[in-house]
Amino acid sequence: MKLSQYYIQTLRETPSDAEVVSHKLMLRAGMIKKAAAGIYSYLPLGLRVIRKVENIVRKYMNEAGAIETLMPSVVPAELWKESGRWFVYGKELLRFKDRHDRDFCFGPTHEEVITDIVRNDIKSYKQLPVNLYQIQTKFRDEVRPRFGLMRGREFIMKDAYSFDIDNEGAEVSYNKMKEAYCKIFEACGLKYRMVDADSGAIGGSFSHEFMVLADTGEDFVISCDNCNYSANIEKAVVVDKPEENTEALASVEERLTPGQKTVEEVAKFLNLPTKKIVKTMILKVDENVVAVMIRGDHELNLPKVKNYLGGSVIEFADKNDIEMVSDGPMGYSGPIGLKCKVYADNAIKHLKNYVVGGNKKDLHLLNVNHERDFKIEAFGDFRNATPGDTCPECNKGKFQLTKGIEVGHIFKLGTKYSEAMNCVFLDKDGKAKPMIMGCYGIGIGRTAAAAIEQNHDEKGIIWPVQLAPFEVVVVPLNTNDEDVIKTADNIYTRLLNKGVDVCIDDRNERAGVKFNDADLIGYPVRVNVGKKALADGCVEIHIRKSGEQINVLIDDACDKIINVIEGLKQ
RNA sequence: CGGGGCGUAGCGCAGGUUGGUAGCGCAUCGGUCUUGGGAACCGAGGGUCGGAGGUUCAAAUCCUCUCGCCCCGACCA
Repeated sequence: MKLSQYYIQTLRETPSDAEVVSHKLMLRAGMIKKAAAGIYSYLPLGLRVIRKVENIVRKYMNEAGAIETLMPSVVPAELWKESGRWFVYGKELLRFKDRHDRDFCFGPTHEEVITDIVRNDIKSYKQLPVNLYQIQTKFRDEVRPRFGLMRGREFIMKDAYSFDIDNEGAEVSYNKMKEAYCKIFEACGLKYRMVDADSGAIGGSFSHEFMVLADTGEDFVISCDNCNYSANIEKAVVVDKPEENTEALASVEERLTPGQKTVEEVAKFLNLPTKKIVKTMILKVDENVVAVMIRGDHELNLPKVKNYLGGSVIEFADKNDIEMVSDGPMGYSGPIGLKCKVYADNAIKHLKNYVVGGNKKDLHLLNVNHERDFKIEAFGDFRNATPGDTCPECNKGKFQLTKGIEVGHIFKLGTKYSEAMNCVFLDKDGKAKPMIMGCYGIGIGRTAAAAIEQNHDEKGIIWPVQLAPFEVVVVPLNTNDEDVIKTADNIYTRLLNKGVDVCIDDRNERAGVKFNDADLIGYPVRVNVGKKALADGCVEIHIRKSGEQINVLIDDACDKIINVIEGLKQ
C-alpha cells in the first residue's frame, strides 16, 4: 500500500472526550471515528486491525470444528418473546418497530436465533454435536458507553453456540472452545489469563473468562504466585485459615460516634485499625432479609452470599428493610438485636473485641464478641479475595491481584434456551430430548483495544505483529532524492512479492512527520531509507518495540526484515 | 437512573460576569523556501456560537425549554 494513496488521518491533539489510552491512540492514529456515543466507524487503518483479529479467530474456530454462519442483526421480537428474554432484558435491548408496526430488536446476542435455526434443521442425535459461530455487529444499549471500542454500544463480536446430546458431549465441546480460545489469544500475541468465572446457578467449572492483562483493565484477576490457579475476583476462593487469638474478652462499651458512618470514619474516630471494625451489611436475598458481617478491611462479595444461600436474586436492602430489622438508621447497623438471621465471613471467626454498629444513630459498640453477645447463624466465605490470601489450590502460594480486560467468555448454557424454545432431538431410543447448549463469545474490537492497552508508550501504539495494520512501513526520508525513492520503492516491491504485509510512506512529508506517524500508528517494523545510510549502501531497520535500529546492506534488507518479523512473532 | 460538567471552524481552546464587527493555536488551500524526529515565511478560505423560543434597538453573552456529549456513581455482562 502506498500511503500517498491511502486514507491516513492522524491527529496531533487528543480529542478531549477520550479517557483511556487505547481510545486516545485509536482516535489519534485515525483508526476509528465516533458517530454517536458508543458508536464508531472503523476507518481503513482500524479496519485492517479488526480484520486481523477476526481472521485469527476464524482460523482457530474452524480448526476446532466450529462452522461459520451469519445471522441477522435485526431480530423479530417473537423469538425473544419465546425465550422470555423480551420481557426481562430491559432497556439494554434496542427495540423498534417496522412499517407494519411489528416489534424487532437489534441483536445483543443470538441464542434465540441460533436455537430457532437448529431446532428446525436438526432432528436426530446423528446430526449432533454441532457448533456454529458468526462474527457480527451487535448492539447493547449500555447505560454508559465509554472507553471507545472497549465498551461501545455497537461492537463486533464473535459468538459461537454448541449443541450436544448430553452433558459429556457438552463438556467436550466446551473444552474444545477453551483450547481454541487459548490458541487465539496466544496467536494475537497478547499476555492473557484464563480465569474461573462465576457460573451462577449452573455450577461446576463451566465458565471461564479470558482476560488480557493490562493496568488499565476494569476487571480484577486473582492469580497464585506459586501454581497456575487464577480466578475472577468474584469467584476466587478465600481459604478459611485458623488463627490463634488469645485476647481476653472485654465488656461491651457504648460509644457515641456522631456522623461517623463508614468504616474508615469510625476507625479514625475511635483510633482503631479498620480490622477491628466489623460492618454489618443488610441484604435482601429473594424475599428474605439477612445480615452478613464482614471485617472492615474486607469487601463483601454478593455472588458468594447468593450461592451460599441458594437464592436467585440478591441486592442490598433498602432503607425501609434496614429500619425494619434493626430499628435503627442506615449506616449504624450491628448484629445485636437484629430481627433477621446473621451470617459472618470466616475472618470474623477468630476476631475478638471488635466494633459494630449500635442500631441507633451516632452509636457504635466496642468490645463486641459473637457467641457471648449475639448468635451467628453460620460462617462462610463471603468476601472478595485480597492480595496475600493463601491459594486454595496449592495451599502454599499467595494471591496476587492483577487488572485485566475481559475479551472472551465461555460458558455452558445447558437447556435454558433449548427447553424454552423446544429445540429437541430424538435420541437412540427415539425419545425427544432438549439439546445441551454452550455459548462462547469474543469481543473483536475489545481485543484490539486491549492489545493497545497492553502495548503502547508515550509515542503511540506498539502493535503485536499479528494485529498490526501493516507489519512493515518503508520510509523514504528524502523525497527529492532519486536514489532514496528508487531504493525504497525497490525494497517495498520486493517485500510485497514475498508476501509481507508492507506499506510505503511515500507521502511528500518531512522525515519527522513520517517518524511520528509511524510511531503513533505502531507499525512493528520501520525501514528507513535515507541519504546517510545509503552512502554506505545500507538501509536502517527500526524495531518499534525495542527501539533497536539495525543497518543492513540493501541486498540483505528483505531477508533481514522477514527475519525480524518472525522474531517478533515469538 | 442520581450527581457534576461541557457544546463557539476539522481538532484543541479563549470570549460570556459587564449584551454592541466571532477570535487564537494546530490542521486545510495557494506560494516561496526547505527535507533524518510534527520546519519557516507570505497570503487565503472556513462559523446556522448545539437547537427552539423569549427579553432587547441589539444576544455566543441574559431567561426558559430542548437535544447532544463527557465525568463520577448506581446498573448490566
